[in-house]
Amino acid sequence: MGKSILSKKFFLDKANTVAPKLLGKTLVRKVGSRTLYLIIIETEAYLGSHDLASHARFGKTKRNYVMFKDGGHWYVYFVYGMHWLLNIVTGKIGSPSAVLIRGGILLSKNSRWIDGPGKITKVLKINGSLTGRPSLKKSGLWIEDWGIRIERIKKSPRIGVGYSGKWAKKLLRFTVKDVSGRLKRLTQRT
DNA sequence: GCAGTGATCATA
DNA sequence: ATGATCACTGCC
Repeated sequence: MGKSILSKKFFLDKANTVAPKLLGKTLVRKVGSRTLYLIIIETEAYLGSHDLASHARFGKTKRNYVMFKDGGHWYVYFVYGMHWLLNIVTGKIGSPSAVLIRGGILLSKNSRWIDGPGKITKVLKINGSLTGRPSLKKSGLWIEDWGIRIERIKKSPRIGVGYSGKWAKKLLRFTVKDVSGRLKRLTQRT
């Protein structure tokens, strides 16, 4: 079973298709001489300008212009005066959609569960300098497929979008069931 | 439960 | 220029 980098094609689909497919994929972050690995276990899809929970609802702005690019670019933005949030743009050029990466398992000799999008960027040392860059090795941040199979995926409403009316209720948050079991196995592997 | 923190967007 | 809001976190 090889470890292949996800190609641009993977991200050209709709955000609600890409988001569950990202579960079990590995986010790879190279910073200096260190390489960090995070198995993605929680994502959310943001669909387009009609999605009233999405930044795309404002049309194209200085912040969100990256969402209008074709799939496979990073969209990183700053919220609440403190936190960077990491998204991967999805879809064809001009369709402003993206997937927010919200949770994962950080691999180390004591692998741990990182639950929350602001914590992910903190541990992986990600900030706005990556926004607009492609998901490729040369960017220092990319996604690989290690052949990890996710059998059971839970769908639930997205977090923190209560202002968006009916869009707050849509099941666009995707999580891996039995995360603690996976964590245990990954920890024992070392 | 809610304070912290500052960019962003709407309004003007 | 101003003010409300925010795809959050950590501590009460």
